[in-house]
Amino acid sequence: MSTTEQDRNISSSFAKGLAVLAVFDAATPSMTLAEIARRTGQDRATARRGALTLVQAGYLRQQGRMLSLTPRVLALAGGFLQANQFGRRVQPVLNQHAAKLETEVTLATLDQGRVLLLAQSTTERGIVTYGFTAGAHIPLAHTSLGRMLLACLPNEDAERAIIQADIPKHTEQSLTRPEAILEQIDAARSQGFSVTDSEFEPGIIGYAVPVSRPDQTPVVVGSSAPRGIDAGRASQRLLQGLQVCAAELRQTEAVNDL
Amino acid sequence: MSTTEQDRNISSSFAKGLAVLAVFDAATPSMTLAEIARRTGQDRATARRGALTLVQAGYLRQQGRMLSLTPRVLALAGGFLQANQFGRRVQPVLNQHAAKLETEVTLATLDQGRVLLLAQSTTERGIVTYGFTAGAHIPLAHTSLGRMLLACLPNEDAERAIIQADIPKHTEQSLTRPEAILEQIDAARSQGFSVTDSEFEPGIIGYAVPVSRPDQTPVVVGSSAPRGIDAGRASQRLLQGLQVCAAELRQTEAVNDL
DNA sequence: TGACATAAGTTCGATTTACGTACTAAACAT
DNA sequence: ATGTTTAGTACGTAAATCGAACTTATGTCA
Repeated sequence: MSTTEQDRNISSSFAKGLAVLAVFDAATPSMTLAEIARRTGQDRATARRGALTLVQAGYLRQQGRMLSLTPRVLALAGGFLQANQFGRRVQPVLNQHAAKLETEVTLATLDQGRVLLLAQSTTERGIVTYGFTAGAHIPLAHTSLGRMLLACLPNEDAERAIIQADIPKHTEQSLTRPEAILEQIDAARSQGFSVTDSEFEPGIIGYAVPVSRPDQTPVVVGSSAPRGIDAGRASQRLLQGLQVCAAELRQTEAVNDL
Repeated sequence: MSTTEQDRNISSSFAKGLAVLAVFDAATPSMTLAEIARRTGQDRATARRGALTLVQAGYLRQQGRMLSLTPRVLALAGGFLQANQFGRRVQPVLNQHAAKLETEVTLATLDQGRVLLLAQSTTERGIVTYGFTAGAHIPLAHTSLGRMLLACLPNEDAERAIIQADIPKHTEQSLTRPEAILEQIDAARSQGFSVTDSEFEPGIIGYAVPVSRPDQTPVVVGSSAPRGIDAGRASQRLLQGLQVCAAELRQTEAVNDL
């Protein structure tokens, strides 16, 4: 008879606790209890129980009044990475193409209205971009990876995602009108690749092509590089290289239906 | 009056749910509900609530009756990796030394009586070993990484860890007597490095040196390579290279007190 | 086909657990 | 010294979890 109709199959305490764990991201690597409570929208006492449970389980660490993630969270990801043979099948492919194309190559999928980086080639040289790693989130609207991912979806889903996303102006070149972005996504869908220029990081051109087959979970590979002199020829070469990389990844069967 | 005195600061439902998430590892990448219940030791109904909550939160995926991890678990690890600047500071160092030494280089720490791989250099060539990735667990007793990690601990802690660990005979060469293994750990402690030969993977020699300073959380770097002809000279070169690598990692301050 | 084994879904009352308010105390900043 | 943010504690109540028992579905072997 109460207003709160509760699904008996779902453990609400558990869901709240997970929200506490998920609130630790790149922007806020360590937080106080009060901050956790605020960001999760939970009562302070509730957030405290969740956080202390995570400390006891070894996923959070308490130093003074600050809480931060422990390496143990990596073990959770390890299950996924090993199940899909990222070490053996995916990473070597990315590295080979990265070396050949002399850029970084990134594998990504959709997650919660953002791009989730799944794997990143690592070259011998330092890292060009922000130093994103697997598990990092980047925006959908202003990256080649994001637009290509949206282009893998039915039109209406892509529209919904863009409308719901907030569109900050990362750089001077960032497109801000949703219609303009959707046009780019349409173009990516028909062309089979997407390119963005300085819309997220100034001076960086990003490329992306699809890996997933239609009706699978969208997965894409991309690369970003500083805008060079001979951008046209470089584009051709990069896009062709990425297409080959995507084809090889499809053959590994490792990234099918993530 | 009941026998179970319960800490009001800990959410037991949450802890049980976390146990469900943690049960997905390399050995069992996808499981049925009944299997989860068995492996967590939880009641079937309890395990079911936990698993369904994880599905709703997007960390598990249900295909038929099998449950498996989704890429979203990577986002949890992403928080840790970005907080400690693995992409910018750690990975480039590992890659550089891997290229120079022509092996793989692995960064690892202790977790739950096993070695937890934190990061792995990736060369352009394929991967030599099993294809372990960050987040993977390998045994303490028979790997150079594990012995070096234990050598970072006080003697009594190392002894306790070895006694509690089960010591399977992975290869013909695997040491089985706890005393013999502890001797090796002592040697590693006084020498400042550890070497194992074919005790985990046949024909592979592993090397490891400490990264963490005394009284910090143990962290080590290591590398493994097939046993070559000129093992002696190669050892010298590898160990020196790893020492330099460890020193550089210390300077980054990224892996201090994980 | 039938019998058996394993897995999944459902129900429900008793009990435990988590909730959140209210209060105290400590740390910090102005 | 004063206001502000944060943490820890306590506890009555409301709500969620527990787990046993049962039913249904799926798959397996003779």
